[in-house]
Parts: sequence; structure tokens; C-alpha cells
Amino acid sequence: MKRIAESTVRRLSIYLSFLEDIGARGVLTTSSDDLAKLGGTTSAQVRKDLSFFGSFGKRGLGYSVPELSGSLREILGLGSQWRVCIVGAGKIGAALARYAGFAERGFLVAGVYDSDPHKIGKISGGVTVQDIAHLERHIVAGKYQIAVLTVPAENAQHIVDAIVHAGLKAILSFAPTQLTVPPEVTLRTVNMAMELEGLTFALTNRNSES
Amino acid sequence: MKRIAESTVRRLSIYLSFLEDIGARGVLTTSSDDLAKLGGTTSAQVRKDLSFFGSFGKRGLGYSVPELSGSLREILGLGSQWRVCIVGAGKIGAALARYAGFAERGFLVAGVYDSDPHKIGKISGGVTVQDIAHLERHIVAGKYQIAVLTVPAENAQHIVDAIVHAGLKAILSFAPTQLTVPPEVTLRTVNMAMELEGLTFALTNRNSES
DNA sequence: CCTAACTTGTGAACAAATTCACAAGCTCAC
DNA sequence: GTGAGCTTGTGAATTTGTTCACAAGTTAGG
Repeated sequence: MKRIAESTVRRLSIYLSFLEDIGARGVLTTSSDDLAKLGGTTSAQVRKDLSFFGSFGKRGLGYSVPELSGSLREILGLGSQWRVCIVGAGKIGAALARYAGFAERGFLVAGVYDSDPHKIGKISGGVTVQDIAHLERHIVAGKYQIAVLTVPAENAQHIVDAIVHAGLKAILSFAPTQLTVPPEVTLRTVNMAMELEGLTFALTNRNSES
Repeated sequence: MKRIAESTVRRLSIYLSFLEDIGARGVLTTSSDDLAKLGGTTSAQVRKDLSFFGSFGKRGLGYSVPELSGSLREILGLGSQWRVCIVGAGKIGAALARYAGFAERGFLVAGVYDSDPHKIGKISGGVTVQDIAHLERHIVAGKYQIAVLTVPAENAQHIVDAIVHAGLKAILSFAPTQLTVPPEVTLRTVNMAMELEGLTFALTNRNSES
């Protein structure tokens, strides 16, 4: 199997959320054109994206909504439940810990960690905040598959190193800094400053359209 | 001026944050190679990115950190202060309202809105939550340049339409749904489900490396 | 002033992603 | 069973983005 582009995976997520949406409304069949319109892409793109993983539709008919949903969930690895730890019990960490969207998608927030003695022992999102000193041990014990990082920029790389050293392979970071991980670890970074700068760039340079 | 790729703009943000970092440490000069190592890219990429906007370095010497910082800030539109409204005073909205990173980068959270009567009038991140019914009027009055959306998926498109109708041109959405805007409006979406699915995809398909 | 050691800026080569365009398969109506 | 009307799946063409490679500019030392 050849390497799949990140942009393709993002689109698969979009298709899936659309499918679950219309599936819940009782729609049984859809087409690449329907899927495209939603995602702001083209029907050819949809078909190409799916073709990397197999053949899911019926020519002349389209796709079965439940079948394609199931296939996409499998492709995206949503078949099993994933245990997530949240590292950093600040405002964003707390918001994430009780974010309902996690559970809906099969992600279980099984632990929250912080280094601040004032926060340790308190409850955040239904989970007791634990001392970050225990995190590495818990990861080694197989307690988590995914870490969500909501710590200040200064500590982020240091914590990432510890997490990676303990053997975790997937990290989602909200820390406003560039992090490095070895190639076998997958890191996604959500950087608010960067997103906003994308907007201000567009606002500032909008004049130069074709 | 030709169209600039989104990936280029993202990298410019990364370069800028690195420059401000080392600038604060008193470093006066840097090279495309230094900038590349941090961003996980190549020196050629850095030079190409910058070349879209002009010529900022000295051959044989590299780049002046303060000068390049300034140029990048200007390119990214960070010269002026931007007024931001946060729409949706839930957990994430509240976390964002008091997020220090905004102010540091020249973004002023000048208003928070919600439709829930229980939240209207309360203080969130130092700002009083206002009735969303007033939002459109405030936008028309020029009170904001950027909207940050932290509302449930169900209401998101409806609110976006209102915001766009009122004339706002830049929206950052945290709503877990796909939104559509006319081409003259810039929309960035941060979708946690999508980020996590990117991770589970990688975890599930990691075996197939070259 | 001249050479050695650097580093930028950029056309050209290359790679990756997207779009095109059409054959092939399916369904329905007659 | 045949033709009309759809829609998929996929090589080929095109567009977009990245990397290469090197000429040109800069500094420092003798």
C-alpha cells in the first residue's frame, strides 16, 4: 500500500461525518457528487480518495451509506476504543477533558495529569488529576494509546520526549510551539496563533485576487 | 502577486515564532538553514517561501533577526491590532476568551456572545457575555474583524451565515462540522475529531512503512 | 586587491496532488 | 434482452508544491 497523503485522511474524516449525519436521517444511498459538494471538493477527488483503499460503490447507483460509513470507520481506525490521557489540567485541558465529542467518537479520556500540586487530586472532567511524575509509568503499563498535550510552550518538548521515551506513538499538541518527534511517532499540532495568522494574512492580502 | 499556498503561510508563522524566540535571547543573525531545522523543512524551502515576498537576507551572511521578524509580522498582517469576537461562551469559548496567547500576538478579544440567557451578563475571560442577537449589529458597526466560533455543530452554519451577511471576512471555527462560506470570506476550521482521526489512522496503518 | 569561505535568491528538475475524461458496470423501463 | 441513463473506478494530463544546484553577492584575512 502506498503512502496516503494527510489531506486525503482529512477528507475521509469529512466524508465520514457527513455519512453519519445523513445516515442518522435515514438516507441509505449517496453519490460521490453528494459527498463532494459538502466537503468543498470534486466528485473525482472523492472517488480517488476512496480508491486508495478499495472499491466501495456500485456503478450507476452510488454508495450505501451504512456500508461506506463502516468502511471509513475501519480505515480511520475507529473500530476500537482508544484510551487518551490529557497532559496539562489548565483551562484548555479541562475543557477537553469534559468535551463530549471525545466519547462520541470512541475516545476515552482515561487520565488527566499536571505538575501543579494545587491541581493534583482535584477533579477535572470527571477524572482525578494525577501527578505528572506518574505519567511515564502509566504509559509504559499500556494505559494509553494517545496523549493530548495542553501545557505551556516552555515544558512541551520536555514532556513530549518523556512521552515518546515511554513508548507512546500518537500525540495531539495544543502547545503553541514547534515540537519534534522521531519518525515512528505521529504528532499533530493545533496552534491557535498559526490559525489566526492565516486569517490575518488573508485579510491583509485579499486585494490581490485574480 | 501570485497566489500564496496555505502551507507557505503556515511555515511563515513557524519562522516568525522561532525568530521572536531567538530574538528575545539576543541573537541578531540567523540563516535559512537554522530556520529550516526548527520547522522540519529544508533551507531551500525557507528561501523559496521568503522569495515570494521579496529579498530579506544578505548573501554570505544570512538574515537579520529583528528585520526578518518585522517583515514577517508585516506580511502576516500582524502590524495592527485585530478585534476578535468569540461566539459561544461554552467551555472552549471561555478558555479562549482568557487565553493569553491572543493578546501577545495583537489580538484583542473585544466581545463574547451566546444565546443562552443563563450565560448572558456573566463575565467570561474579563469580558461580559452579550446576547448573540446583538452580534450582527455590532459587526456591521465595525466592532470586529475576526470571529472565533465555539458553538455546537447544529447552530454553526446558521451563525456563520449571519456573520458573513453582516460583512465579516475572517472566521476561525472550532465547531465539529463542515461549514461553507463565500469565496471572499476566509474560514479556518479546527476540528478535534479530525485531528484525532488522523492519529488513529496513523496508529492503525503504521505497519505499511517503506 | 585577491582569494577563500559562506549564504542567499532563483530558474529548472522533480515529485506530489488534483482534475479530466472515459470505459465499465449497474438499474430500470419497455 | 436491449437501450437509455446513471455513477463508479482509474489511467493520463495537468496543476501545484518542493527540492536541486548553482550563479551572484558578502565578509574576512592576508
